[in-house]
Amino acid sequence: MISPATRGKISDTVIPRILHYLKVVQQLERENKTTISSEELSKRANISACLIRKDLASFGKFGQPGMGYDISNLKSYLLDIIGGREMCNLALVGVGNLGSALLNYKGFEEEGLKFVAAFDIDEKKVGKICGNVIVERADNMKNSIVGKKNIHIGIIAVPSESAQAVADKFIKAGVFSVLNFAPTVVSVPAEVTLRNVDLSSELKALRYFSVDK
Amino acid sequence: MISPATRGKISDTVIPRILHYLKVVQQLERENKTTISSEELSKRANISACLIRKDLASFGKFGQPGMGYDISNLKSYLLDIIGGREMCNLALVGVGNLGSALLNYKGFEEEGLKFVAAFDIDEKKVGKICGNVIVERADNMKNSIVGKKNIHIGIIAVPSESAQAVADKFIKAGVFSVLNFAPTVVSVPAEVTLRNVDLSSELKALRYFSVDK
DNA sequence: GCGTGTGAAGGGTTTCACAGCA
DNA sequence: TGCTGTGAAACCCTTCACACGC
Repeated sequence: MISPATRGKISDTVIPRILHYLKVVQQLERENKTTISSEELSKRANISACLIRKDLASFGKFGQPGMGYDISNLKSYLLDIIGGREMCNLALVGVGNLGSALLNYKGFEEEGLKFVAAFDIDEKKVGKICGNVIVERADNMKNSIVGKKNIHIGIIAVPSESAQAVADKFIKAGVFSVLNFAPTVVSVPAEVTLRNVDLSSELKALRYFSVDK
Repeated sequence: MISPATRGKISDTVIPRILHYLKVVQQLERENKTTISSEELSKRANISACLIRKDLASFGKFGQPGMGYDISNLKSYLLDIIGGREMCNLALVGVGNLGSALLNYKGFEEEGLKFVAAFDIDEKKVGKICGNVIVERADNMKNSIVGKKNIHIGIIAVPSESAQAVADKFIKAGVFSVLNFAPTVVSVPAEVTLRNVDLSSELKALRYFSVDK
């Protein structure tokens, strides 16, 4: 069992690996495998077997020496570790190309991620149904969020110019976890958790690392 | 001047910071600032001043003691470092919600990122214009890519089930840099550079880190 | 024997503290 | 005085090697 004290304590380098293991384990489950050794997992995940054992052992001993890890147990433990069982309510601002792609993506719900609100300043978009939500006026963000919704994460999918303003609005509305898709640097106070997904930067990094390979 | 020997040698931890600095510097330029100290940059970028100086000094000395860094020079150096001046041709497979959002996004071109081909298996989508390209049959990927296009990066925007097959096709067509948006683990040989952008995982990591803050 | 869990070693990254220069 | 550039120290993360349990 994962102690509650462990929650929130895992470092920023480990969490992505845990999520990566989880994806591999879900694939293995679909292939009806029941156990896997760290060596095999290593090949699948492209992470050294040693590191996998270290990562997993740091949460307790759930491998069987001589046998490996029980896949269904492993999945369960990984879900405990990253808190993957609770529903997570999302609010999105900016129903443009990217915004509506996110709202319409069918894969989130089964991962426990659910859009419960969407906002835009464009009157033509207000009132339209996107995925499971009705687009609301961006003016109304604070009231809508504070009034009736229990939002865990706010998503910024507006152009760079408006990104900071949207972040500020989220914070005023009590949303302290923000995912920013705008290719700009957004500042938030220390108590707010901000992550950036910048697709241009991702492509540039990829280009950099593939030079001369 | 950045020596060509430097290219491709910078570690995976530094490149994202370089790209982050670049974004800040572009913002500073728009604000018509001319110089900035590492201390000020630190506040903007949320990275320690010390680390910023280390990062920048590792490429040469282009700060003025007592003054700080010249913003226009800094931008120029950063572009040299990450190779940001060359055009980068992109091919995308999977013209779904996310795929068409990417094809229609206007911000890539000014960053030197350009879509030159898009593919889908859906006959209804083939022939349609998306952004600047005409959607082609996915069957035709190899011929189209090998025959006429100089593709630097291949983008996977198909459902999980098809992601591995698309990656294999890219590699067969000679595209050795791949960005995968499917929430699944894709295997590629060592000579191929693969990066993953998994939006579900990003949201889950955000949720994890915002627990109890 | 096979494969996990783990102390110790190794490598890399960040911070500290200050010399040196405008 | 102000701020960069840099050796040294501190820190963290990964790998090694092997003891222990199935």
